[in-house]
Amino acid sequence: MRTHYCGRVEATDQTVTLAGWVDRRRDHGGVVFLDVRDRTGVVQVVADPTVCATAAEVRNEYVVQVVGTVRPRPPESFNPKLATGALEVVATDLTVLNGVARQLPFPVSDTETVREEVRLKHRYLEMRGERLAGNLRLRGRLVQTIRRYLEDVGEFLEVETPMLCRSTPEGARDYLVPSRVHPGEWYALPQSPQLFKQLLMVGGIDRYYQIARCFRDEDLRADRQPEFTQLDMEMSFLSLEEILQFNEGLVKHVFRELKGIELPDFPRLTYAEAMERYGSDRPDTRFGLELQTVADLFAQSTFKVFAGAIAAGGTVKVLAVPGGDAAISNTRIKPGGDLANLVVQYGAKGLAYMRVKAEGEIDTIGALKDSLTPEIQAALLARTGATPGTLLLFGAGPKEIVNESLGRLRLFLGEELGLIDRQALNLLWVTDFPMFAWNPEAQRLEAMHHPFTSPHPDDLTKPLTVETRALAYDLVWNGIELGGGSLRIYRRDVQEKVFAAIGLSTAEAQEKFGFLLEAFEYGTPPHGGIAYGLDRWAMLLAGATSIRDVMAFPKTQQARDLLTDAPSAVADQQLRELHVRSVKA
RNA sequence: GGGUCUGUAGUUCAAUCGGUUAGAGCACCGCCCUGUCACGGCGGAAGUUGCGGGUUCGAGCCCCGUCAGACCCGCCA
Repeated sequence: MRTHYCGRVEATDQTVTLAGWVDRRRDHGGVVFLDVRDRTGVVQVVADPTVCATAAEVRNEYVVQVVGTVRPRPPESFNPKLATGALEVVATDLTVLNGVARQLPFPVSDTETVREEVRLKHRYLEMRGERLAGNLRLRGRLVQTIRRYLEDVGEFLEVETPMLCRSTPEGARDYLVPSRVHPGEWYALPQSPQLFKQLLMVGGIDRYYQIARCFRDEDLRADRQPEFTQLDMEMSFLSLEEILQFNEGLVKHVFRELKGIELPDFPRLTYAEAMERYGSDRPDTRFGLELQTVADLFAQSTFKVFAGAIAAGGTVKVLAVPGGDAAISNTRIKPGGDLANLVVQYGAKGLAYMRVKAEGEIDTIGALKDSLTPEIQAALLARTGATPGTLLLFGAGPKEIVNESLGRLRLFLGEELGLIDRQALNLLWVTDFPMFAWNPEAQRLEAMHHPFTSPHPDDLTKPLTVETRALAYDLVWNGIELGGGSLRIYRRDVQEKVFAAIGLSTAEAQEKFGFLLEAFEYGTPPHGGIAYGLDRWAMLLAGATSIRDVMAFPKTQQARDLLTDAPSAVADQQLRELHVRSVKA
């Protein structure tokens, strides 16, 4: 049907047969130019309507077959925008393989401005355009590069794990699948292959990976879809350090291959340090504007908001915004202002501010100004490095709220004030995560990573609390969590202890995870692993702002597929077979 | 569950303070054109202003509800 790809015609005087879509038609009456496009690119076809009568009939996006001769273009009509711009194909025969019966919903060559809703309904058309096609190609190359590295360098084995799984407690809401064979019983789609990959280690696979589809029935975001893809890995007999080193090698390899970039060694931050300095466990280190603690300066302050917060066991921290005095008005900081609203969203009561004027003079609200002694004022300026023109924004209250709200404010201001270096690629490890977080609603501890994460051995002799450290780590890229993993528990007694700590009774643990506990009794190797959000990885490499842009058929924020209109109602008969009845009227 | 924003021709947008027959670019259709490449010229067709209700002499515009989409909070071990 074809002898050459459009983007690869080279030799002149050669007879070629091309097949593809009409990207654009320029009809001059006596001569017709057709840009014919396939997956490799575009080449200009010149057709004489007296030779090829069909040339006058074809329209954009018709599927055509062209037989013709390659020849150099006249030098004055080279097209430098096309890779094939020095050549053209003189058609001797032009066949319409398939026409276009109705008006296209949008021009395929320019989808930039078209509403996403429209593009999703006709995703197959958007794919003909370079933007989405290029992203899908990049994603394909990412997966290919990862596979080669893991298999050739790491001797990993790709193993598939089940999609129909047992529902387990903890974590996200499961997608459930009713069993026809077992009335009233359900499978769950995997949130991740976590338990299976650990069992593969018990089985001696030693080094496993999988490009694994995962499902979580939670609300969507720009970087969260109900089904998404993880690069999932697990390895036995490696220390935490060895796992980090190997993975750093993998990530560096991907950047080298796909971007031609040689990344420096990844810095490491502990969780505590990340929270302290950036108010986030996935700090964006492309700019400074770090959080600074000034609680010691205000412990005895007459300013009750600060002193009260400290007395209640909280803290006072500050963002020193250079040039912020001129850039940010009081209206934005005071209650109802956008900056105040931002921190309120994260639980803060509000923002306090000081404006550093000439000679270090400070402009602020009366109560705060009155509380300042010359010593405190000097110490404050020295610590924050504030100079005239600096705006100091204070958060006071419980440490977690101060960190998070100022951390978010930091990101917002970094963006607004243009502090972020768009060229930067800041990859770093965050280590020493806490094992547990307190869940106030459930009134119990829950696993911060997951309950199969190994607590730090030094903390195992003590009771398990929020103070317990975990052997867990995250890889952060420009403030986005790219992957995370841990060393795992491989002893039954430790696993039982962790289950007990998160309020899982012995009976429940046995019922839900008996198979795992039993497996741990048959000689389980020390092991650990990591899982990367492959969609996010592809998104960041593509410079996209949503993982939808690197997925062929993504869902909307309401988890709907606009192309096939899933989900949909099903026939009563199907429900009966599955022993399911709808409770909807 | 909540907040913010969006919805007008196939598409991207416009439409003064609520006031005539809702306009424009691109796309589409027809005719013309032999060197274009975002070809050009002339002409044409194309609208339940997402949907339903209300206020008004009069609603694309105001109000209420609803549907759909985007971003975010909650949620996402």
